[in-house]
Amino acid sequence: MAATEKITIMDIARRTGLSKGTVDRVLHNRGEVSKKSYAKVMEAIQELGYEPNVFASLLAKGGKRLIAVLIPAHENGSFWELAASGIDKAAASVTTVGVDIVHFEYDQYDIDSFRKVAGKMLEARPSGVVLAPMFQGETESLTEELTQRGIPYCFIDSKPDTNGYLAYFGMPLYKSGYLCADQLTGGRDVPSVLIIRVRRDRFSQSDPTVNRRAGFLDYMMENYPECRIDNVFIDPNAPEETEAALSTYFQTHPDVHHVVMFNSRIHLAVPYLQAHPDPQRRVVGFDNLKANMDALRNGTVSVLIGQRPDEQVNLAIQTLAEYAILGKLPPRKDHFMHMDILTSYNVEDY
Amino acid sequence: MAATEKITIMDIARRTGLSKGTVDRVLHNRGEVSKKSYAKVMEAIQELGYEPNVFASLLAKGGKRLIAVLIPAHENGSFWELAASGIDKAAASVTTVGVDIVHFEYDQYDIDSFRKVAGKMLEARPSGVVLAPMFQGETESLTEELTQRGIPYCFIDSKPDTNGYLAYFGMPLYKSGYLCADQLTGGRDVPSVLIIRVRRDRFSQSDPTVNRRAGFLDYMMENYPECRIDNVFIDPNAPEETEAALSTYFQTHPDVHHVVMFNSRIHLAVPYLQAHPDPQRRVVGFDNLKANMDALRNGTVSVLIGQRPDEQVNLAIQTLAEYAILGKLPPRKDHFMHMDILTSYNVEDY
DNA sequence: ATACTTTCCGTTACCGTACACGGAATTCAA
DNA sequence: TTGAATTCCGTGTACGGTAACGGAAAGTAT
Repeated sequence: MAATEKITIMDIARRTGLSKGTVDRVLHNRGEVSKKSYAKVMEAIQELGYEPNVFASLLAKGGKRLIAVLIPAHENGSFWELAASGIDKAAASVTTVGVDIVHFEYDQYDIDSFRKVAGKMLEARPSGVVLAPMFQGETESLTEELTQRGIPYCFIDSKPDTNGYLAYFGMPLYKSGYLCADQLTGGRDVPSVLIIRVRRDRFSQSDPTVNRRAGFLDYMMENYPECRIDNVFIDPNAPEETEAALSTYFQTHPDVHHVVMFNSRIHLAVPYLQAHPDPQRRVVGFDNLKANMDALRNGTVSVLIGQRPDEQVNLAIQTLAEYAILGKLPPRKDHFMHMDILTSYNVEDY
Repeated sequence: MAATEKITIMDIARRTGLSKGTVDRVLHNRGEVSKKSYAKVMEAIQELGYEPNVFASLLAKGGKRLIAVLIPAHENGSFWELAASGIDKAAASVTTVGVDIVHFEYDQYDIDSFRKVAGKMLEARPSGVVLAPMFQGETESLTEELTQRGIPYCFIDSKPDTNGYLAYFGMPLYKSGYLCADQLTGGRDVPSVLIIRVRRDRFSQSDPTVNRRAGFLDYMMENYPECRIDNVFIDPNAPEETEAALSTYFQTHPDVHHVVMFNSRIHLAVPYLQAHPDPQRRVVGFDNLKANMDALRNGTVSVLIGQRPDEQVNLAIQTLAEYAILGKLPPRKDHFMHMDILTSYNVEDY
């Protein structure tokens, strides 16, 4: 095995009768080479099957590359905290190969903070950027800027309808609504379902939950068209109000045993649900936040659908690093991650 | 960021008034250094926080490292085929950093073939080995040999009660039986369950299914002690016999709607089950073999519990590579992988 | 033909580490 | 004290590639 002696830049220099300087110039096509020499070198590269020695290259180039991660600030116990945790994991494995990671955070409810932070990020002159698209327009102008500067970028979580990105890692949203419905109903007819929703402000943010809800409703429509579907809106910043809203609802609808929420905030409903147990109840939510997993353990939540946000950023970073260091393109652009079904019996090793 | 100029071997040479040769000697402690010099160098390394440049080191060392993977031969559509597929994935990412992978296969029912192949493997002088322990005694003597030669090794799938391995990647077996029971019953009382088992030959192989069965039975005992549990044995090499066995069983037990199998062969039961549908039936099996996933899609199997064998070997290889190249130890030895719950609604992106 | 550009290309000095080699310093025996 | 054996250490080169520098060859204008 590994019979073929590694052939070097010098080999093709000798083969073509040129010097390694010239060979290097065509390899990085930085001009100053005649067409004839260029062709000869290319041919020799082809025939000898030359592959550059990464180590030598990196050593000679010197310095460190930088990858920037631009995601919403992670308040404690939020979805983005999970994503942020993937940064450290990735950092550990790429720093040893000369890549540093900088983490930029912005307020996901403040478009100005996004602008500012994006600007700072650009100043750092990264060789790659990991992005979670929140504000449509701003994301677009940022990616344009990146393209101009020749900086590759990856999307995580969700992605806009553009095309210039290097790769995308996320969950198939519509399908996740389907899966969610199946887990909630257990494949059996269900008379009624309560959807708990969060009141959004008018920012035109990308909202993953609309696709999920669409998938969910389609599943219900197709399988249990008779099922009544109620909606209750809550305010994430007013726990008492949430409690009141749920209380009011369940007083008038004691017959509803199926509860679902399409964002990562099912934990907001847990205090009420736990205080008012219902043996027939089934609750499904999304994302493996600490609070959600605790609710899974204590039985308040039946199933959680997870998407490994940490893996998403980890993969995005790896992909960017490989591209920045080795120039290696990922096998495909879009990576739809597996949707993990979490129950109290398999949370522990998650 | 990244302010500190990278300090090199020369820096500590200057700092100590010694030469880089001496510094190098203490770094690789290959002797021929006086105690005094040794101490001085160590101190300087400490103070300056010297970290070797991996690229330069690898470049200077030259040559390729080799990682061997030693797992049972993968007949088409078998569990080990899944594992083998992880090899290519890993290979792609490590060859670029100068690591080659050799794949050794043996007949998992023939201990002699294991001996032979293990011998061949050693001859290849790998810098790391990925092992799936099948034959207890043989595994032990192999690992001893590896330890003597200073070759690190990782276990996947299952692991013996030894301690010299670098890392282990596998599923928590006992727990997976628990999870399996919960998915089978759906958390509701069930009057009776059929376990389909494969008759084993007398080889003292490590058998993951015994732990799974134990977990399963404990769950049933704890939750539904009244449940009757039947066993039917089949022969993987005689499909007609399997069909006959199931047919006989279900003729006398038409009331049994819950079927489970603890190894990856649930697909063996699929022909019968599919030919004799039962709307109330629930079937749970293990591992994402192509045939199993197809059964999931067509509704014959309700749930599959997956453990990503490809990821297991991939991670094992990565770990070994990092250790062999960078000398980096994994953060912990035992990696219990998440148990994936697969249904027809989330198979596609698996 | 001369001077002046361009276009090409070879030379050379690194990058940071590994390791062989040979020599200086020290120790030991006689 | 001298020679040999040890112990310790510095020098030099290789590893494969990058990129600045400067000069030769070819082309252009006068």
